[in-house]
Amino acid sequence: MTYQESLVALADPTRRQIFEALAEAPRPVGQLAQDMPVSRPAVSQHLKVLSDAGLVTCRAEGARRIYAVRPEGLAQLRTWLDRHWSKVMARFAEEVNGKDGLDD
Amino acid sequence: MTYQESLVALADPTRRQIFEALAEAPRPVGQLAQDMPVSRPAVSQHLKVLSDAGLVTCRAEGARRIYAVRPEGLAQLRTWLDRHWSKVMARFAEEVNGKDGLDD
DNA sequence: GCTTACGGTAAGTAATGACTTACCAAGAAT
DNA sequence: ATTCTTGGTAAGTCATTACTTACCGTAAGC
Repeated sequence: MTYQESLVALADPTRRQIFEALAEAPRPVGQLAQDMPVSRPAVSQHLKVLSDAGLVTCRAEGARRIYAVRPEGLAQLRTWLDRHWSKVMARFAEEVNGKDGLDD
Repeated sequence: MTYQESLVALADPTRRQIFEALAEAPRPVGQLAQDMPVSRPAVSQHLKVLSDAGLVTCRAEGARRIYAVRPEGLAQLRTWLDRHWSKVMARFAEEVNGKDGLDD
């Protein structure tokens, strides 16, 4: 549920592939596994990581578990990125302007 | 130099700490290592990963190597995130609006 | 010149993590 | 009721990786 977990979760290529598939459309585990180069249990394990990070949710539909992306998860990561983005851009502007030449 | 590398680079807590320190202000390696719970060589290795990912650059200043964040690196990650953000939000809107009830 | 500060690289180690197969529980179908 | 589907969990394995110490090159200071 933190941006740290989101970064770890999305750093793995397989997990990113799963996440991107879910961003297209919600899917059950089995269908995800079919399109993936790894076994179904592996997909389940990845889904747990994504779920713990708050990036996906799961709704039961009979025996099927339909996974879907969770906007708030991405939002948190976005917030973190934007905070640093601002910081970096401010610093960059200083650099360009010459840091002591305050006005243009 | 890709968003994938950026994600891997920023997924590690120590590396994130280094990156965030550099986002505050450019620093030489030794100074970074002082504020860090790991050895100087470890910091060097992390800086290599961050550098390969395009997230930081290095300018030599005598014997010192001053590292600084590289805006373009973050920009790439931001672009990727925003692409998916849009996708996720579009999907979320569909969900809320009821997907077949097209207008409100 | 020699010595000290700075930092990258090498080699080895210990922990993490991504994957597999085997197994088990719960719902659907006949 | 039993059989088949769906998917989570357990246990074990192999690869990756984050870390350490030791070492080497280069610049600065005396």
